[in-house]
Amino acid sequence: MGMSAIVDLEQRKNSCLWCGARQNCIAASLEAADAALLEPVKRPSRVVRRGQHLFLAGDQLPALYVIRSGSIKSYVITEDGEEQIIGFHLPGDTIGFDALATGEARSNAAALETSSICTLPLEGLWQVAERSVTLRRELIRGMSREVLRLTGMLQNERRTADQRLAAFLLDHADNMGRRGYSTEVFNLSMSRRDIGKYLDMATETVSRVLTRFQGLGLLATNRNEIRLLDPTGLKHLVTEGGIGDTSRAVTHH
Amino acid sequence: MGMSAIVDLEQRKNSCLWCGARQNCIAASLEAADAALLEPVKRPSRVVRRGQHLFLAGDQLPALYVIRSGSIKSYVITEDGEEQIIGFHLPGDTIGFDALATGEARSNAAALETSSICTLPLEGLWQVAERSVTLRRELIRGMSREVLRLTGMLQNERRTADQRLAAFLLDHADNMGRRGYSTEVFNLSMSRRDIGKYLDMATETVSRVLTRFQGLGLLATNRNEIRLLDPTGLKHLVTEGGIGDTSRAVTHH
DNA sequence: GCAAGAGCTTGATACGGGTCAATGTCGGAG
DNA sequence: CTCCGACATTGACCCGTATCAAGCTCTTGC
Repeated sequence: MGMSAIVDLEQRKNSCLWCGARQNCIAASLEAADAALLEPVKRPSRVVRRGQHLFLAGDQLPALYVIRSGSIKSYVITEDGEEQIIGFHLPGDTIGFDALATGEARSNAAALETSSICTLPLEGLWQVAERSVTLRRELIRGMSREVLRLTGMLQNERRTADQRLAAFLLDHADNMGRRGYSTEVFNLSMSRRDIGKYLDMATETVSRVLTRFQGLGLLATNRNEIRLLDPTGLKHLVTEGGIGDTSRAVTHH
Repeated sequence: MGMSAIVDLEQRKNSCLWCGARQNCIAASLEAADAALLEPVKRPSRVVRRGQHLFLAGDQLPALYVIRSGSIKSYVITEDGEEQIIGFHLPGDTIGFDALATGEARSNAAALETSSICTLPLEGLWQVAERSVTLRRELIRGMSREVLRLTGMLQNERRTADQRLAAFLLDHADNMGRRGYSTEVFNLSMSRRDIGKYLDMATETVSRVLTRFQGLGLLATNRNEIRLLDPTGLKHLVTEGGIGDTSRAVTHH
């Protein structure tokens, strides 16, 4: 195993064929011929370390980005200087859709852990899209899914802190499941603070709710590892708004 | 003025040329040739009365809809049966983007007042899109703008009731301005309850805040008519989070 | 013109969760 | 190993806004 092994490694690092996120990626739904068209367009994948930015709000975005491995948070800074997390993105997810209208990114994207990112330059993307019906469809569907995701996020407004966190954990479990991981035990790559900035609650509240859930036997935490012990209970909590109220049967005040 | 006058009226009712929403419509940015392609695709405009629905969540949506006149609210019903308004749409706005991914509407759309709606059947739309670069671009931009709009809505989460309402009024004024109306005096086609369901606050709170704003000389209300007396003050309130604090000058803690 | 109802305003009270503060815990640098 | 800094947990307190409860005011149908 001399030269050829090295070439193989290089190929593995960049080819869609060896990509761990293959099943979820925008390229996955393309027919082989169309995927081949895309191959020369896409740039070698790029590594971003925890805390580093993929792009910043205001950047001219010349590309869409697909996560190959790792996880990314996208966020904006509100007028009052607060960080507002718009979404957590996992392997296969595409980011940069919000820049398509104007060419300028409105959000920031930072890695939550060391991540590998594919770059799809817009220019080439448009060219391929001219020829590929499936790519056009995939782009449209990707954006439409983004609209659905954001619409779903809006529903959090009506929810209590308990419901938000339960819904978040279930959603995350679901995402892990669709990527072939366990839906019961997983690691959160984001901090409590990030979860708070995402769900619009104070870090302290995230912590308190997790503690309470643990006390109710709904889950077990160990640092960033979460083990869902009673997903049904969590689901019930999201839709009904409360458990059998084991802990606080006392009307305080 | 015999027959020809009647034909003219029919044409006015349906042709893009006479549409009051021409400046903002998706078709407006198309080159003449492309717009002509779209003409045979689009169906005669349709009238929806206050309270009537354009479509319901779960419907198979065979089209995008463009508002010709009037106003529409789109909303979802949350798990707990509450109405959650996703957006208010004015002439020129396109709705139905969230159905593009699956073909099924996820939201409901109801008229806030008698409205005239253009229907763009998807089948024909895709066909024209095959041939028109500008239409493809306009569709992408429309969706991207929708993503931006939703992202903006998410920022309301962090705000107080005062800030939300002030931002809402300024945004509405801006929308009216871009359609050639006054930015200072306008009628709200939606009820206080609808505003509440949109901004996630109780009807009573909407009312109270409006009353307070009036007391501060920021605006004047008369039924559904709003007159913005101090837009700068409102803007300041949104970004800074408070007026010169006439009422509650106490620094707490 | 009057009655009925829908929508709006105003007041009193309760409570969810934010903020401030203190302590605990883990991982990495030296 | 030990110290340090970042992150997490726990507690006390209080503010903003929901909720409940009247009363008010238009609009609409008859």
